Amino acid sequence: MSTANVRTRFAPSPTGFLHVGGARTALFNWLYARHYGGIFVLRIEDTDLERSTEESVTAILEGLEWLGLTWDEGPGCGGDYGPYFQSERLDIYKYYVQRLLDEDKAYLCYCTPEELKARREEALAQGRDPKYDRRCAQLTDAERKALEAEGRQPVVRFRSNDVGTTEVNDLIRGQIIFENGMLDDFVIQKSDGMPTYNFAVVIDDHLMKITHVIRGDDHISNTPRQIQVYQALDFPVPEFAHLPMILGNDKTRLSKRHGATSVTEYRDQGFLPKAMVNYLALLGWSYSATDTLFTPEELIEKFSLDRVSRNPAVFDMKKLEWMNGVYLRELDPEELTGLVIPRLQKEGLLPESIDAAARERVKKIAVSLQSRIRTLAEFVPSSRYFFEDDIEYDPAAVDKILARDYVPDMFAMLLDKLMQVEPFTEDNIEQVFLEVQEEVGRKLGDVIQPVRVAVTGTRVSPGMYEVLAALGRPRTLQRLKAAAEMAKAKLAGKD
RNA sequence: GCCCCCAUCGUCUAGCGGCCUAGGACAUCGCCCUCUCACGGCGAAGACAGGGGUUCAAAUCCCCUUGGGGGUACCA
Repeated sequence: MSTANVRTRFAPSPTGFLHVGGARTALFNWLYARHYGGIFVLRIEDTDLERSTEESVTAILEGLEWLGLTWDEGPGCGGDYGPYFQSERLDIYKYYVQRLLDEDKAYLCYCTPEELKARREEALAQGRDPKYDRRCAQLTDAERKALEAEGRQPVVRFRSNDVGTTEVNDLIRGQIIFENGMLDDFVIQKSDGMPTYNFAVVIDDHLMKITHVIRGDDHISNTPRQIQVYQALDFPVPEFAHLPMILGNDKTRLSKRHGATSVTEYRDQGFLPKAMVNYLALLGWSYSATDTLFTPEELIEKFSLDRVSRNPAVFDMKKLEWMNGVYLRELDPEELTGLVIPRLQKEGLLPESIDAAARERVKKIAVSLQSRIRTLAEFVPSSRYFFEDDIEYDPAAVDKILARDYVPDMFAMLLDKLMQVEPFTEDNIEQVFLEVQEEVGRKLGDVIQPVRVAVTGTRVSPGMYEVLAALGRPRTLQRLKAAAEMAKAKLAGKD
């Protein structure tokens, strides 16, 4: 098939949040459509009444929007081939089910789930194939009446072709051949009148003129069934491309116990959509031997299915974090500041409304911390001491670094000089430190580290002069005084 | 059970018969930078699952085994 009028789709079932696996599938479909100037359709597969929820629909749309995976047809934007919720397309499925029934390509089956289950287990126990035994395939009208009189609600089964083979020409894996004898007469319409996945997906993909079905490789085995439905209905068969699965670090299917699996969780943890998209793209796709960083625009330009790998990929949080750090460092100060402020406010570290001066101060702090965080969420704990007066001291740092005998005198000297320096800027602060270092005759680190513990409570922070400048004189002096007392008390205790 | 997919460093991968004493990235380790931590720079360690073929030549092609994953639902 040509790539002239490419139409791809993402068809999630709204039974939870947008999973990273789903997001990756959506991304590949989106990239493929965008690359060829085609159409990306979003369709909601909500035929499972039990598990589908509206909140899930909202969450999925939110997730896609956050990632920037805009759709051309679907919920919220309509399109010529709607409706885009399967639950609103029931008449359409009914019509085609009836057509198959009329053509004797499908039939009513009155077996109950319990009966089927029992027979399946029995077959398995006897070493036989657990496929449906077709006992309802040739029912007479009278038999049907009797069954219905028992109060049985029939399902509709597809009369599958059981001779020969069905071939799937997968764009990623090549030709896959299935023996038709392996297929059984699967259900296409449930007893509640809803279509099943394997049926609805064919009807919709055909009616929505989908040219390329790009989905997870857990659908490979479903493909021959779907192809048979295409054939029974005389629909042209689209192209298929099955993506490798995304696994957890134990190589099993990625799930909650592997950590965050919903994209909104990643958003909340402070990952950037560009980083997420870049990382997801590399899960199963690569461009060259050396390139790994791609903007969405570059991905669109470079994406192709023939560079999609066939092996399953383990989701590597560490690499995602690294990549997020890369994008975080690329943010301009204004942007970073805007991202960080709401998080500080949420933690109560910043008032709801802030003036330009406060914003400027946050910007300085943000820039100081920019190369030291990998997610936006990390910003809050690493910047706390800038916003809170009751700082927490790392006891080990206090013991090892603050409680040194030269510290009280040195702090007194520092206090004296810092009180006078004007203005209280990085350069001037540096001068003070150099003078003090000279006077105490120690290494710079010996004067700075105690100060660091005194003002931040920890032995890790951005450069000391910038921290003090951002902290401001009053707070610096106050913390130095408090720490000097602390050091004295500790030293006295030691004697 | 049966069917299908997959198999290169710990992880993501490059490799599409000779360019491979297998390249890159994350992670790890070391060194440098340095007031700490990051960032950055340099370097190290680290893989073709096993066995048969085919070929002058195989990580690359074929078969088997093993391992992993998926399907076998009135879930999608």
